[in-house]
Amino acid sequence: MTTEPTLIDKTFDPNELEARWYAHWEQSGAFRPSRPDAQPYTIIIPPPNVTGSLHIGHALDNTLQDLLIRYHRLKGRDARWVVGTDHAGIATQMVVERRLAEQGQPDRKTMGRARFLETTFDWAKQSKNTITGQLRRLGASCDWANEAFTLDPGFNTAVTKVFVQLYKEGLLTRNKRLVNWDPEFQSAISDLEVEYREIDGHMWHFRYPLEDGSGYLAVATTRPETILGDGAVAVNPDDPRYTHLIGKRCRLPLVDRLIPIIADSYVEADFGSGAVKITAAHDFNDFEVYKRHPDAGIPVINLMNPDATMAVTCPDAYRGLTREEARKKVVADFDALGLLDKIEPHRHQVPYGDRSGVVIEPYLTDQWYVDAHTLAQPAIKAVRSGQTKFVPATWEKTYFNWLDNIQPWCVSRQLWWGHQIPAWYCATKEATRLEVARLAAGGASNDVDLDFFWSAMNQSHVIIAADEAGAISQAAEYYEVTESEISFAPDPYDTPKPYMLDRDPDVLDTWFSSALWPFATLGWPEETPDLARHYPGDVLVTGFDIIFFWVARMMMQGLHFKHEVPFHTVYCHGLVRDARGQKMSKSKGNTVDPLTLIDRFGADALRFTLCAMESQGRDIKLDDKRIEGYRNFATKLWNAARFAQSNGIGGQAMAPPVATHAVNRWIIGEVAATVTALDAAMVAYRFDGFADTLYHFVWSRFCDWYLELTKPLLAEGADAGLAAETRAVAGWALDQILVMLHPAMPFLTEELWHKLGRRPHDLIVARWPDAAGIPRDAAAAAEIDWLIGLISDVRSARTELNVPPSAKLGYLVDGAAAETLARLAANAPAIERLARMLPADAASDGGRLQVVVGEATFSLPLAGVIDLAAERARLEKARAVCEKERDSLAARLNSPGFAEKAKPEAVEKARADLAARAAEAERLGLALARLD
RNA sequence: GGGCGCGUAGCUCAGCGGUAGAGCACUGCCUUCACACGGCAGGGGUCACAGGUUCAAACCCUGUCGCGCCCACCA
Repeated sequence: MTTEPTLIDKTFDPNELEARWYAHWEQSGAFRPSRPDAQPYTIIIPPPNVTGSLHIGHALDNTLQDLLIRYHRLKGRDARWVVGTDHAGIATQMVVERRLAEQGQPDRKTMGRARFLETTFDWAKQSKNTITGQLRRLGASCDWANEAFTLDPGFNTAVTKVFVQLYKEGLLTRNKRLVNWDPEFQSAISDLEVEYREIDGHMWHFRYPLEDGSGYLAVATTRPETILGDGAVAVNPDDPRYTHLIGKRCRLPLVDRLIPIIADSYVEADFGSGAVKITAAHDFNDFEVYKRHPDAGIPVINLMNPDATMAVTCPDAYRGLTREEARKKVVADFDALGLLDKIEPHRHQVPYGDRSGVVIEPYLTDQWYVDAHTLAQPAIKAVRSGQTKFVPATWEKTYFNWLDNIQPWCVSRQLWWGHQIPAWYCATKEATRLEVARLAAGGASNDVDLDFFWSAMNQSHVIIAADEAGAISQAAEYYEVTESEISFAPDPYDTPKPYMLDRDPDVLDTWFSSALWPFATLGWPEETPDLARHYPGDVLVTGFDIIFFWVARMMMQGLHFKHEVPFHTVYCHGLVRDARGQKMSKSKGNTVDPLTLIDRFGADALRFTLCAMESQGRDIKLDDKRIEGYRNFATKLWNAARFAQSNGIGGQAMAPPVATHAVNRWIIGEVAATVTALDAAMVAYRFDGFADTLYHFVWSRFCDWYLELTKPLLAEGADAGLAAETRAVAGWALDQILVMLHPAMPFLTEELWHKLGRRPHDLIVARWPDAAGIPRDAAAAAEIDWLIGLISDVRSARTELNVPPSAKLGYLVDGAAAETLARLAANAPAIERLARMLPADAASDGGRLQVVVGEATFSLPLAGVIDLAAERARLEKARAVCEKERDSLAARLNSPGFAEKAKPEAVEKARADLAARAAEAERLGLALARLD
């Protein structure tokens, strides 16, 4: 937009200009990669869940990504921020089901799968709009032209291909084993979705009668309801109390079943009663014990229905009860039989579903498992070898610890919202042959072995294919019939039938598809130019809480399918907490909507705050006061630009102007130092350092000193040449500020960029300054440092002696070197303005203020009465400070070993400092003497 | 039971081997021609504690105490 510069408004209204610039950038294609000759810079967004809206944690995550993207775009890289959203299986299905219930609509099962998916897609679309709107408000410069969604058809192609290939490679299998079952969702969930809560519960001790009637065996448990499924009692083989019972049997009360007493070292003799009931179908440990004792004849009895009510496998009296009711009844029934030994309070951990919040039930089911152990090995190696680095590096330990102990990954979910598993089941050939024979025999059943038939039916044949056509062709091949004889079952929940394919009704874990995000978003499995150019990406920015869920799995899948790591750096930021340090959560009601903060303070202020508070390895306690402070910072810059504009400053060339005056040469060098510091901060991912450097340069250096020091140079009647030079330098420096600040505060800076000059291009695509190309003048720096010191010291002295701020004082200087006299002359107007003092001819009576700066002593005679006592106190205090430093330096220099062992430059510096301090102390002493 | 992190000014946090820093808050002064969402000046810290290494420690090592988080099958 090459608009004519217009006057900068007196008030700064962030919201108006934010909307305007965002729309412009997006429409102008600034977010698209557009530099085919440049090195690409790629970030893939952690796709937000389409469960509603973004919270402040997303604002942090995306601010940091936008900072990196905008910075590298300015550095000339071909920046691409791949954006999109995640369908978030369980979470989204839960939200939609809840909404249906709230609105009194038919539930999911009544609606049927197709209509439910339609409804959920609608919700996802709505949520996506909310989310992408929020990202735009934040200023995220994403490549919207290629927005992805993990449930897109293209994504489904990738997911299916991965599934089929892993299956063919033997890395994905269907197994019957215990899973973490969520009775609320009636689905398996992964280990990572289980959270353990400390519960004040009970330990019940029950008596199991021994088979031979010789007594009882006391068994302790926290879960009495599972007694109904006990298959054995285990004791420690070395426990003298029980060794004589090993191999015998006891009678399980309530069920009246004889179960073996077995020995297993897993049992700890000194815990509970030393005897553990073994319920293989409802406890992970017990299942392991069961597997270790294949010859003990331990039954595996699944006690519950999918909703965790007691199933038909339980005695009549318990069927249909909830787990909780069954527990009470078991305890009561044992008590009635006189077999309840004791109840003791017991604090222990209970598994809960992190989404549903209900108690998880270990449950025996058939599920699909990925051989995570095999996939993990290259992922471990890639980080060990440094191909991918974590920042901060401490997270690598977390990553290794998890991958080193990784368990098979259960990827199937009994949900509807997600990628349906590309598996079809049909009756085995054996079963089919029998069925055909049975039909041929007129349907009579006595000709065939029905038991074998049913077991063969239950072990149905599995077909894995990319699509239905593939499934049909495989089935035809399997049965050795023509494809036309194969059909699909009308109801996927039916028992498998011959020649009839049942598609697995389950869907895949959301993270199964999220793991493919770095390449499936770029067109994979097609080898597209996008994929070639943007995989691997540069950096992944995410919260440490999803290292297991997501980062590790992207590493595994990326390495397996693309043979390359998906990104070279993983930047892990902390959690955003509230001002009191509490974790934000909807249930606590302390969540913050980023849009509210943007409305109040502006997106730039919010972004800058998050940037400034992001120090590595620490959570962020977000306080409104902090955002307010950075809003003020934005206003400060706005006003500085307004001042510049009113002085004819702005719109200069990108190369630093030639300058003669020290203050101009100084600020040019200060810009160079700032660029260097910012580059270093970015390389090190020190976002706090980046923000801090900008804040202090803009406010403390540029506004407080440079603009103030140059005011006399721009004043009416000043040297025209110097004024022109100063306008050029000020305009250039301000431009550099806009560029450097742009990644953190894109809206404000783009607005000022155009207000301050007629520009050939937008700021978003400007060039980041090259520190090496900017001259740094040490002499000018020394001079201005001296000048700032002088003005500061004089101001302090004046304030402490209560000299009215407006009073202009004359001064005499004593002991000044020629260089100092030259500096005084060269900077006289600035000194007069800022220190409010000017050279005087002779001291007047009535006392004087004395200020020691370096080798020179300034005397400011006061026309009126000076408080001699106050002045003495001030000088004495200054001298004391000076002497203390002097003595400490002397002590260091005199301490044994310092001169020999310390670095030579440290010794030299200490010597120089000592000399300066000693001289200053002496001068202060002289000044004190003069007071008398 | 393992692992990680944190304890620095009233608050939130930088600093991680050479004389204690920032922002906010606080105090005083200033309606000075960009800005009171401002300017100037200032007060405030035995850097959790105890040992050790070092010429030198907030910073490195060991231990203690206090917080927080993650992982783990004690029924």
